[in-house]
Amino acid sequence: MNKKIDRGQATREHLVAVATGLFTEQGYDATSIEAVLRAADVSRGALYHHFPGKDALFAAVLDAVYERVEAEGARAVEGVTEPVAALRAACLAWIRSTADPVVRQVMLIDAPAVLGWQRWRELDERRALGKIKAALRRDGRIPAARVDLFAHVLLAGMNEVAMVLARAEDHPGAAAEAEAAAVDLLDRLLRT
Amino acid sequence: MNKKIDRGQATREHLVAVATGLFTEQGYDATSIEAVLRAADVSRGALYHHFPGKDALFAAVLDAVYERVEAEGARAVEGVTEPVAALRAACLAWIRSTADPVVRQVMLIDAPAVLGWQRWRELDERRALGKIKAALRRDGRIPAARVDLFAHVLLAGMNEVAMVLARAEDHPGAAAEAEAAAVDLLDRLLRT
DNA sequence: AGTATCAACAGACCGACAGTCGGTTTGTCA
DNA sequence: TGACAAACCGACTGTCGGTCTGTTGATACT
Repeated sequence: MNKKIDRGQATREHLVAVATGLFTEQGYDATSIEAVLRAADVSRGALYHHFPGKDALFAAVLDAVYERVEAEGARAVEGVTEPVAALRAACLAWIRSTADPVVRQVMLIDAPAVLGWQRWRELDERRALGKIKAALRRDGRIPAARVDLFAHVLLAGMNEVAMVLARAEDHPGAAAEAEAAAVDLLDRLLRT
Repeated sequence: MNKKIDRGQATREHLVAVATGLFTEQGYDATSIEAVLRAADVSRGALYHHFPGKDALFAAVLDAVYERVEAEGARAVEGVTEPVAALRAACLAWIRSTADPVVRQVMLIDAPAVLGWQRWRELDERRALGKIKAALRRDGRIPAARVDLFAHVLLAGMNEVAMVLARAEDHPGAAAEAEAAAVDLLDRLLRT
């Protein structure tokens, strides 16, 4: 049971890779299953064998992207013990991650629409949002009852910064300004 | 040319009203044109005479909702001259507006997906976002170069608060806490 | 009054698309 | 070697957004 499983895995991963490219270039809605099939040179039956539907294919793509972004975030935080410093490092890493069009289109634009806001945030809960909440709680400057809401606002704020940055013309300068603004924002939010 | 024009206007408004209901209940994607036609008892030809497509119908719905929300905001700000106080009042009015499921589903969930993030924010630019920027500039506590980004973050943050509030079980208590948090947030952002 | 005009409406029709289903191939293992 | 099941195939279906060729009836004009 190895050649068979390997082949299946390969097909699945190939589909995810091809779909990632198409979803990024054209967006979820404008990408037809047909187009993925053609680009991947895979049959309809094969795709629907691995994924129950188009949204499941998208979920797999999203998961892979999230994994990568999270790894970058983890690397940025590595060794930083002070919660606010870690938060700051993570925010900067996030802004840098969003330079990648894949991240912007898949994670920020299509994900909430395809999964729905609720499921989108639940995914975040298990990834970024959970860590933000933990850091804020450890820091203690935000009243415990307000940590949840502030974590949400911080997450949404950083996403917004990323989106504004994505539309900016002058990229190197805008990125520097966005990072400075993010740090400023964090400082203001956490002032006692 | 009056009976004809009146009839057309009535049909158009009826379609917008019916579509508003369906879009709110089921979301944009899950609402078929067919369903709108049936619910409104209007023919396909009539709908496509008034709207070039499904997204245009949605845009009309969104516009009507926005108009209403903006009016509520304007009423809340009425007579308040100090920019930060006006901002605070507007934020609270916005949070109260989002108690309406129409506002949440149409303005916060479907609008960015249907119009695209860019056009969504351009709409905001002419409505809420523009006013936030003006208020921040008039206040002067935020450096001029950073006003734009901070206005975006404030807008996104308030939208997030609204969405979190929407999913909360205990509504009256959650609403009070959300409003307090919004005020707290604004204070922190604007402290020098 | 007769008629030309045009906005408003009607509904049959079309292409595209997501998803289904009854088969076929092929590696694995008893 | 033959039973089994995972992997794959592709014709087919239902639905949906959008188009197109009319028809109707109020209004403007002579």
